[in-house]
Formats: sequence, C-alpha cells, structure tokens
Amino acid sequence: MIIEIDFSSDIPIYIQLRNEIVRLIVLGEINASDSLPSVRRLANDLNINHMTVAKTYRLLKEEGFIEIDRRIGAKVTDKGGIREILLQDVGSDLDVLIVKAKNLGMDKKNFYEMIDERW
Amino acid sequence: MIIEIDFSSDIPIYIQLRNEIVRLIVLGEINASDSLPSVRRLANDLNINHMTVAKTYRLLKEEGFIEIDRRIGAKVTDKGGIREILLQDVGSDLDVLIVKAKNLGMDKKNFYEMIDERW
Amino acid sequence: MIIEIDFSSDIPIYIQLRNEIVRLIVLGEINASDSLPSVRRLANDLNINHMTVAKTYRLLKEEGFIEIDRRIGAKVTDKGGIREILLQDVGSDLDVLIVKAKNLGMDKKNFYEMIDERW
Amino acid sequence: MIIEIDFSSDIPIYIQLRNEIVRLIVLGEINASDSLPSVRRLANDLNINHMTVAKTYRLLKEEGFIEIDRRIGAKVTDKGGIREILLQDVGSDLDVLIVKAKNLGMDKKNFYEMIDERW
DNA sequence: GTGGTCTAGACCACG
DNA sequence: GTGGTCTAGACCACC
Repeated sequence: MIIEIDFSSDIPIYIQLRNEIVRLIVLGEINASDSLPSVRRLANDLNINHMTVAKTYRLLKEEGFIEIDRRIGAKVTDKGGIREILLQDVGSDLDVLIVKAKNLGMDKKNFYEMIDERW
Repeated sequence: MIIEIDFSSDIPIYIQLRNEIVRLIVLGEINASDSLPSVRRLANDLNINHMTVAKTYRLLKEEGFIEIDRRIGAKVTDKGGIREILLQDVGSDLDVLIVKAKNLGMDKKNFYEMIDERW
Repeated sequence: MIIEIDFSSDIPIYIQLRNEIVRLIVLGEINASDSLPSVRRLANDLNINHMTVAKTYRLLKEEGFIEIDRRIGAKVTDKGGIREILLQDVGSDLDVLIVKAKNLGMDKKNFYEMIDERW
Repeated sequence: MIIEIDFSSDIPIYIQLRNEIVRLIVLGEINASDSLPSVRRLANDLNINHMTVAKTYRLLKEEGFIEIDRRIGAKVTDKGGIREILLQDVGSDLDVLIVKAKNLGMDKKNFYEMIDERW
C-alpha cells in the first residue's frame, strides 16, 4: 500500500492521509471489506503520530468510507455505499465550479468546451 | 460595498475577505482601476484589525488581483488579467474534478448529465 | 548560533534575520536538514516578537531556503537547491553590475582589474 | 527626457527618480552643466508630489551628481566628478558581490567565468 | 510541543 | 493621508 505524505505541505497530515486512503479505495487497491492496517502499525510505517492516524480513521468513518470494529479494527465499507458518497462529492464540487463559471459570464457551451479540452 | 465576514467560521478572516473581494471584482461591483478602501478604513468598517486587512491585500497583490500604488493605496488590476487568472482557476479545478470523475468510471456523457442537472 | 540584529538599523528586523540565517547556511554553520529553532524559541532568544520570526521563516520558505515540517518545525532545504538559488542570486547581481560598468565605458579588462584589486 | 516611474513598485518614488536621472546622466542624455527641470515642473510632468522631487534633488546633491543654485535651479555636475562617483559605486557593489561569491566557495577563476558568460 | 491567526496599539517612511 | 513594521499577549488546530 503506497501512501505518500508531504510533511512540508500546508494540508494537515490527517487530511492528506484521508485523501490517500480514499484514492486507494477508488483505484481499487483497497477493496470492499478489506481491513485497514491498525492505527499504530500505519502510524509507525508513515512515521507519524498514532493520534493522527486515529483522527483520519474517525473522519473516514464519519464520511462513511470505513467501519470500525473494536475487535478487528477498521474495514472498508462495501463498494456501493462508497460510490454513492464519491458521486455526491463530485456533485457538490461541481455546484461550486458552476457558480464560479457563471460569475465569469460563461454559458453552458463554454463550459462544455473547457471540459472537452481536458477530458 | 457589502462584505460579510463570518467570525465563527473555521476559514481565516483574511481568506474570507480575499474571497469576498474577488467575488465583488468578478460580479463587477468593483471595477478595474477602482481604488480599494485603505487598509485601516476597511479594517475599521469590518471591525477587524488592520494587520488582517493588510494580509489580505498582500495576498491579492501576489495573486495579481490588485496593485498597491504608493500614492493612493490599492487599486484593482486591469480586468483582462483578472479574468485570465480566474479562468485558469476554473480550469485547474476542472482538472481535479475530471480525474475524480474518471476514477469513478464516469464517461464524458455521464459528466455532461451531472452538469445539466445543475446548471 | 550567533545572530546579530541591529535594532537601530533602517533594515526591517525580519529582513536582517533572513540575511543572518542565509549567511549561516552559506557558511555551513547550519547544515542541510538541520532544524531551525522554533519560531517562539528564536523570538525569545533574540528578544523580538514571534510574529517577526514567523515572517522571516515564511520569507525563507518562499525563497526555497527552508521547509516547514508540520511535525517538528522548520528545517533547511537540501543544500543543492540552496547553492543553486544563491548562484542565481550572484548571477543577477552581476548582470546589473555589468550593465553599470558598460555604461561607464569600461571594457572587460578594466573590470577584471577592479576585481583583482579587491579579491 | 523619458523618465519612467512604477507607482506599484516597492521602491520609493524618490529613489526610482534618482536612479532614472542618474541613468540619463550616464547615458549622456543629460550632459554636464545641463539644467534639470524645476521641482514643480518635473513633479507635474510625472504626476507626483513636488516634495518627492525635492527629496530626489536633495539626494542627488548629497551624492554629488548635481549642484543646486537657488536662482537658476539644479544643474548637473561636470562629468569628471560624476564618473568618479559612479566608479566608486561599482566598486562597493563589487565588494559585496565578492564576499557573496567567496562564501559560496567560488575562486577568482569561477568568478571570471561567470563574467565571461555575461559580458 | 509546533506554527497560524488575530487583536490593539504603537512608530515610521513615504507622498 | 497611505502602507509597512513591530510588540505583547491571546486563542486555535495540529501532532
């Protein structure tokens, strides 16, 4: 499991770690029902404080990405639920972006064009 | 000039203020070459410290939105440059979003549909 | 670490401090990957405000001399990058100086002579 | 007489103006014994405060570039003196630069090479 | 522990 | 009048 943390970034480590784990789930490198490493194990591997990892796991749980069982640790929620969450995520990002685009006087056609250039 | 600061927000005041000023520029409520209120004047109006406003102005200057004229204070950069900056902004947001969408297995048609629902 | 601040100088403290730290790095008294003192620690030692030190650190970070590690504070960037920056610095100073010399009608030989007198 | 002032620069206007005038003298666009425009005239042309121009003239006088006569205004010192001043100027710039270069571990040969690349 | 933000009030250079 | 700098002391998030 390749997780990269940038210690000189402005983004808090627990957020970076959250993003990395979500990325791995989305890419299928962590599958539904897989267990995540224990808090202490992961903290040790990444050379960060275990409180930080715990915070990330708590966040992921709140977001619905993982479930935490005191006995067996954290495991990834089944894929359906995750896809749902991520789609909502894209949706709300899109809401913000559409507002920005409209404020710049763009119409839907302009916006489509920007997407075509990038897709 | 209506600027709203949420003092209970997690977003730092100088960032909120930056966003508000960018918003006013985009909406055309502040026009190119218009002068911005002086640091201390605006600080007084918003009931915040002048250092905080100065920080915002420094940020806006670095981003290319305003110029500081030693004789008269801060003024908005010519609009051309600003539209440019903001378009690049939307562009890079879009880059990120497209990656997310692709990772979720969406094709361009799905993405268009999401936009149609929201535009 | 010997850092001298001249409180009666016209040069702002945060600039003097920046220069002193760059000097120590160049002289090898602070080595690559060394940690710098914490903002508040250094502020206390120098008998200046921590905001001033923070400003210096932010500047050094923007210039690429140091990195801020969220876990442990500020540390010096790998030396390679720093030598690079400083050489460019000397280079651009030299550009300016050569223009001046040429404007005075000096040729390269004259310029070499001036250097010989001083080296 | 083409003088450019950048009002959004961090460099004080009176310094910029000083540099511009020195530049014009060096380039021979203003000759020894030429009169400079009156304080008010120049201030008006450049759209700056006449106190600022007066400050520049005072500075130029202190540096020995011009002489001020209450009746006829400011005139440029005869060329010999000016060349002298400017050479000293280049000399002290060079002093600083040589220190920097030595600190970077450069020897005279390296320094010569940098000059050759740029001359 | 660390850095980041904010305040209230001060002094200064510039114009 | 303007912005720039600095202080002393406070609160907060992160680790």
